[in-house]
Amino acid sequence: MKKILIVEDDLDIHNLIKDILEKEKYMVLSAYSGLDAISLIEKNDIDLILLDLMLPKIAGEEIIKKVTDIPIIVISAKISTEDKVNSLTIGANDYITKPFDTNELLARIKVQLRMNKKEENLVYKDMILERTTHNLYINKEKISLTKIEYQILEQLLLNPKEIITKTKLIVLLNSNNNNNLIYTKQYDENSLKVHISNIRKKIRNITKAEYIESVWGIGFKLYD
Amino acid sequence: MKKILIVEDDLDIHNLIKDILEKEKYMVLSAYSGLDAISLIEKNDIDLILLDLMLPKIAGEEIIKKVTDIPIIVISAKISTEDKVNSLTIGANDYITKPFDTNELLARIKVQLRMNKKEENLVYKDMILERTTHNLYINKEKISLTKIEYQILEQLLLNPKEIITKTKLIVLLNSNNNNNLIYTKQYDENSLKVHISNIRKKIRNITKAEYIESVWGIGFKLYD
DNA sequence: TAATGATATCAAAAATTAGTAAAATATAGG
DNA sequence: CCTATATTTTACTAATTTTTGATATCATTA
Repeated sequence: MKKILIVEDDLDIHNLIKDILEKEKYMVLSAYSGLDAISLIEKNDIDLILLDLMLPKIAGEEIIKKVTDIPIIVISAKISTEDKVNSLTIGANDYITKPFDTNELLARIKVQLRMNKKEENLVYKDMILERTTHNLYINKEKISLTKIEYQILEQLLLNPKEIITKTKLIVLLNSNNNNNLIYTKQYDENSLKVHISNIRKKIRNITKAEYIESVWGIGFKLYD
Repeated sequence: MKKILIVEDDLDIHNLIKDILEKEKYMVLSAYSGLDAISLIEKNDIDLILLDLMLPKIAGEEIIKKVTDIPIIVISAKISTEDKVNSLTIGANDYITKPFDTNELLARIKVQLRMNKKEENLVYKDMILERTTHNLYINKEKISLTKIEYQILEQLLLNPKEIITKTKLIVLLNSNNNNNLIYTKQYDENSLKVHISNIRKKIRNITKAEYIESVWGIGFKLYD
């Protein structure tokens, strides 16, 4: 869950933005002055800042200069090119003028957060499948997976409530070895069974909990 | 010197943008169709793409989807929120509508190039990769790298927690030699593993610590 | 509940990939 | 044109994964 800080002293606009973001499941932090903002930034691990320029006490520009490692989108009533260029030059990542379009704001937020669904880790119960490293974690303990084991678990975790058919998983196995042109259901099923068995064994080594359920005659799914 | 690719079929606009960029000392590459663009992107190490959406042969949107590792600023006559949101969602980093203000364009270009953090030295644990000299330092000791060795390490250090796939690295090798037009996975993999081996040997000469981890069947990453 | 077919596990064989050294080729600088 | 350096190819060994086949277990239904 991404944390977004809204820095805006106009209450109406502030709450409007807050509602929009919370509907999109962002965690929202609120600052109504530049000083508030600085203090919140220091105490929290914030992913993105939405910043008004005209603020009491400390001007927005000061915040842009101070904050170098968190992306900042300026949302301002100042529509002049000079203001845009200035903000962007001193460190802002994007600049939106009021009144703004909700969908455009959300799209520009996503750009800054780089919310590529492809890169998000997959979580199911105590399991975390790290997609960038191909590691599986259960209760913080690391399990290293082979390529095929990873692919099988990825399929299961992408649709945690669905049954993944044996056929679908076998297609996955065969997409690795281009040489194996002959599809023999019997042998490939055997191979799949061994992979599933090996994954279960690796998980058994660190926890009693069962994760992969066999669906008789069809395939596999994660336990509810 | 940063390389910017302009993808725009309207000659007047194309040359206008080109003039602006060249005055700012950017190196400009020109594509007048989507197909041109794809081919130029494959053969050159481009830092930023300025993209018109309405193109002959291949639509701009296709290019956005295809190119995932170069920042893209869309410059379009389409002013609707839907178009903006769509482009930003499928992968564009910014969206400017025509007619655009020159200074704002330049400021937004700088934002994208800055975010690409291409100039900072890369640090990981005891390693410092100096991007201006292509030298690697481990505990202040200098290791000089060849061009390819540098590029491989750069990829690894740019995303220290991620697996860099063999395919990605092989594309890198091939982008150097334009003569090697035939992509033979087997031979290129051989070459890649020799480079990795050579990097490891150079590091071994000055420290026992291991830095590059092999991810079986997929690629390489830095040790946690 | 016995028969049948599907699933689970194990260990060894087969296949694939990784790592290294050395030779061959290409490139750059004097 | 020669030399030094960088890169690619070749050839081989080592390490790891995947498949196979034998055997055991489990679920379903007649």
